[in-house]
Amino acid sequence: MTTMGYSGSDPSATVCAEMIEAVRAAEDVDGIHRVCSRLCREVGFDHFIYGAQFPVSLVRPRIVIISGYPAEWREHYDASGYLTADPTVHHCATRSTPVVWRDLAAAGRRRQKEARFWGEAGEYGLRSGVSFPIHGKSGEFGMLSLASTEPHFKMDAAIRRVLPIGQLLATYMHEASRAVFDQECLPIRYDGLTTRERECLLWTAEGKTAWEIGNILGISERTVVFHLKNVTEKLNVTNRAQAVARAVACGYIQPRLSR
Amino acid sequence: MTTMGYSGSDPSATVCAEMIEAVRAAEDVDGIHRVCSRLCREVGFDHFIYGAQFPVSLVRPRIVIISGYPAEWREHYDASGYLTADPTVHHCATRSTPVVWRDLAAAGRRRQKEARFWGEAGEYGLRSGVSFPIHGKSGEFGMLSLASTEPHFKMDAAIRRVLPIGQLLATYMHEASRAVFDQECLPIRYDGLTTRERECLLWTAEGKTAWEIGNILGISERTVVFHLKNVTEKLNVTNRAQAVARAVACGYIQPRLSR
DNA sequence: CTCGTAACTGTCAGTTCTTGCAGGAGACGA
DNA sequence: TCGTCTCCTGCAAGAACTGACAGTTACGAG
Repeated sequence: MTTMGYSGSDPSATVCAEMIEAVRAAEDVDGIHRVCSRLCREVGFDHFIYGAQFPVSLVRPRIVIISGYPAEWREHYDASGYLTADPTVHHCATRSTPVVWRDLAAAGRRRQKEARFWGEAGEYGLRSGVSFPIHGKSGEFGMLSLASTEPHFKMDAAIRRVLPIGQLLATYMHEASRAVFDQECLPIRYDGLTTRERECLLWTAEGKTAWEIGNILGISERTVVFHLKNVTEKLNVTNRAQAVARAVACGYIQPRLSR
Repeated sequence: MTTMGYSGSDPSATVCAEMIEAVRAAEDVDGIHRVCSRLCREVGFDHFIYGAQFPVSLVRPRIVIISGYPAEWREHYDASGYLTADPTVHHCATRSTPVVWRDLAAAGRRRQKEARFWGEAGEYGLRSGVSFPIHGKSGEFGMLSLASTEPHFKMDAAIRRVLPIGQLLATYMHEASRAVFDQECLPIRYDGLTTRERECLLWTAEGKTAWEIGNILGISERTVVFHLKNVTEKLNVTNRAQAVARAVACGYIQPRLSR
């Protein structure tokens, strides 16, 4: 096989490039919605939905939904508390690979709530589809789903074809929605910690006491306390546990592969 | 445009399906290496490298490297401390979208260390390429890079073509390496926390004291302490800060979209 | 009905954290 | 040279956490 095996007219490459440009250019939620809506049609699906949660607060994370799903289904979904039963959400929350609904439906046939979930989804016009997970560096989590009113066996080829481009597009959608989102809550994303502060915080996250950290870093316990006090002020939190939670969730401390 | 715009002989779809099967079937690091090596050749690149870090410990994360890079370059890379200067690592650590090296090289032309980095990479046979980031739910972070000895302008088309399949494959590689990795340190990934324990931990991560959490949950301060004590034992950590760090890093507390 | 588990509550002693106060040394840019 | 920033240090009081002992209640599985 040669490098040129792919060359010539590969239609998906063109569509792909166009879509990426479109998503990149989108400046607000509506823009993303339009692009995704178009993609959905062009690759032969009927509905799409993109959802993401940003761990601004661990107890009340910020949720973003860009929906091309039937409104009635979404209402029913929420009312039935399907978020915790939906196997596509479970898959996407725990893995990084896309998942074809057919595979999940087959595996979950025996669980009652799950079986009912698939049955009712079908009644609302969601009979087959595929979901793409996206995880971000700050622990934010999103997923893009494409659905069809056609049954599984009719969509097989379309789903296989959409796998690569779908996953790629999901990453761009995620970045786009993050950019839009970041405009709203930038202050929380700034750390501005000094090296020493980050070191102290890191060892705190490892369960060390101030005294122990002092020994490790060769400074006095008092100085460690001083640095950690500055950390809690900079991150605008009330104690070390919350500082650690925020720093880990936002990726401030995760030994620096980045600059 | 119709759904069938893609149908017929789309060579990348076939390659894609084959590769995914191969990665899925890979049972160890060598297996992943073989598959990736083959992909690399088939899509017209000369070198590949996959790296991932698993936040088992925040201070000393576990690093996994599956390398198809020239050994000399890797040695020089480590010796020069390029991990912190490498703009591809920086991009992948902070974003979810793939990045074409040409774009980064253009942006970083003015920074000294970065300019030297690109120059030396070229001398070792890495003149153009593309990198795909993968983030996982537990904060683990990986990246797959494909590189060529050819200059940017000659690889343009190949890079554009490999974008979708590369990103998809990166997710499967990540899952595969995670599966291999999980075999080694499964105990740390098990939480087994009860609902109440997770609730208490969650509020702790929000900076609440035991007394406050007791008020929030309508139970006594003593009971909260009791639950948190159980949490530190189950997670095998020494205090609440470390429990929070581990729970956030491993995704135990991030209000449950999952079951 | 027994067993295991989750959830809940109490007291007490010792350790650690949090927050005030006050101050010094060195690096760096305006 | 001055101001700012980072890093460092001491003391002290009160709040919060940790660990150990000793229980009760509720519920489902076997």
